[in-house]
Amino acid sequence: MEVKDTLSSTMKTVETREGKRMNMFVCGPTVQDRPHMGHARTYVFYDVLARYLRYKGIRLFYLMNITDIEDHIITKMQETGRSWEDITTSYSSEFFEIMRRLKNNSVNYYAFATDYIKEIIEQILKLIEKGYAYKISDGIYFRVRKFKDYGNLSKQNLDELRAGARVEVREEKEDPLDFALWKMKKEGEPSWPSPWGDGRPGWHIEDTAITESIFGPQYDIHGGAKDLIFPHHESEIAQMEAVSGKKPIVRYWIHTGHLNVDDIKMSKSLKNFVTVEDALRSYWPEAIRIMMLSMKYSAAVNFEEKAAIDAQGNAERISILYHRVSGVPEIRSDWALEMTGRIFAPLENDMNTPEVVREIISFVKDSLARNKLSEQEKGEILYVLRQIEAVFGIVHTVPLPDKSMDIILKMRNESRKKGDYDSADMIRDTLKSLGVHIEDTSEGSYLWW
RNA sequence: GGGUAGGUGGCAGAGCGGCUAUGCACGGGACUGCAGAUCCCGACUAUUGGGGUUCGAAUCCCCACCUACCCUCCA
Repeated sequence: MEVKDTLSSTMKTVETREGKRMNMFVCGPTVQDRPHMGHARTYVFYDVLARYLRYKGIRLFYLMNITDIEDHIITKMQETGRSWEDITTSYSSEFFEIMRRLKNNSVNYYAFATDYIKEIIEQILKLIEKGYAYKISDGIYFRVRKFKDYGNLSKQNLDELRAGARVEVREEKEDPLDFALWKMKKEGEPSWPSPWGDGRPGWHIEDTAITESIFGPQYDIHGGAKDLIFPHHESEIAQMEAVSGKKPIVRYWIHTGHLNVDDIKMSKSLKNFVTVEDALRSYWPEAIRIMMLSMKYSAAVNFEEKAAIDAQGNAERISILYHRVSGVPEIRSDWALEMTGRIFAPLENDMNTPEVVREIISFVKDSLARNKLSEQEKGEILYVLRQIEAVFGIVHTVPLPDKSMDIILKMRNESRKKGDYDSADMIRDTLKSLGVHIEDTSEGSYLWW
């Protein structure tokens, strides 16, 4: 399997470490607001990546951080008057709930930044000791110029960065590029004790403290959206490699593109912020996953209602097939294995999920077109669908809410036999309003939902 | 201004020098009590523009234009 690595700008073959193990870290959210569709895009992608690596037999540990202390959270406190605990608890709970509803279930461990204050302080102490960090009145800063690889990931030239910098320069800093490792407490801000006084960690140091304490100084895959390349991931490289003296910190850097809405960047000020919860009111989680996976992960893409409607249609078709074949034992035949292999093959080429979605839709349509499925055929199709579900999570398999539906279905078919179509249609319409669809075929009537 | 990716039919997206995928959406028909699912047919007759290399280019080279993202808020 090959992936596009941001640092080298080349395709790299994914190789596991001993014991087929891999460690993956993906930047999680700052819990200061509600999850939106951009988050959904990123986290659905990494979820599928994790599922696929495991499907291939790799023993993957998937770690995600939760930034629960950061400037934005403090701004939110000031704007709303809510406490730090209140804000971070409620938004992190909401994030986990959204992840669950989107079927993003592959994360092994969520690490909260504030649970790693001790490790953060230890890293800063090492950086000071090695001459990579210095103290000024409002905090501890990283000496960027001392780390000569700074800029390699984002392909930025430091001198041009400086020319384009539009932040106000703090005179005390040795260089405008230097970034904060520790920020001294200001009135009303949450803080933790440190050797330099009460304060809070800078944004970048959280992640390296977490990954070092869980993975060690080097690990395999680091993911996140493209906007994090600079300065966030750049700074992570500098911090960790400066602390440990070992490089590279990460073997494969993978970055996802942004999601725009109706050609405009999603932003709160433009009010085109689509929350995941809103989307889930209109579309199945499986549909949202299909929509996200229909686009190349690395490209910037546009979210349009039409794409969501298409995806919902495909999700429903998959569900129809699933409900037609479920109920028989799955059969892992040569045909089923070959079909599964063909469907997943494009993932080997830098996670080409759009190809896979097309393959899946073709498979589903072909299967639906085959009338009179034998038990054997149903079992084989079921096997393939289960593999698709394992990796993509796009098969709507929630259990039927009420077993009495079967009786209602029988009653309706009695009505149809008698030619009482008004009653039959009334039953169908009523069930539909409950989210349960009836599909009459020459083989009999099926339900799907 | 600097950097990184790109520009293929309505949308998504293959093609990696010659045989112009594919999926969805769209139009017509079949089947069905109707709907859905499915099938058949059709239309889209696409490769940002301009040069060049070549017997031959969406595919290679040059120029221009355009788009997205980054240049210390951001998944």
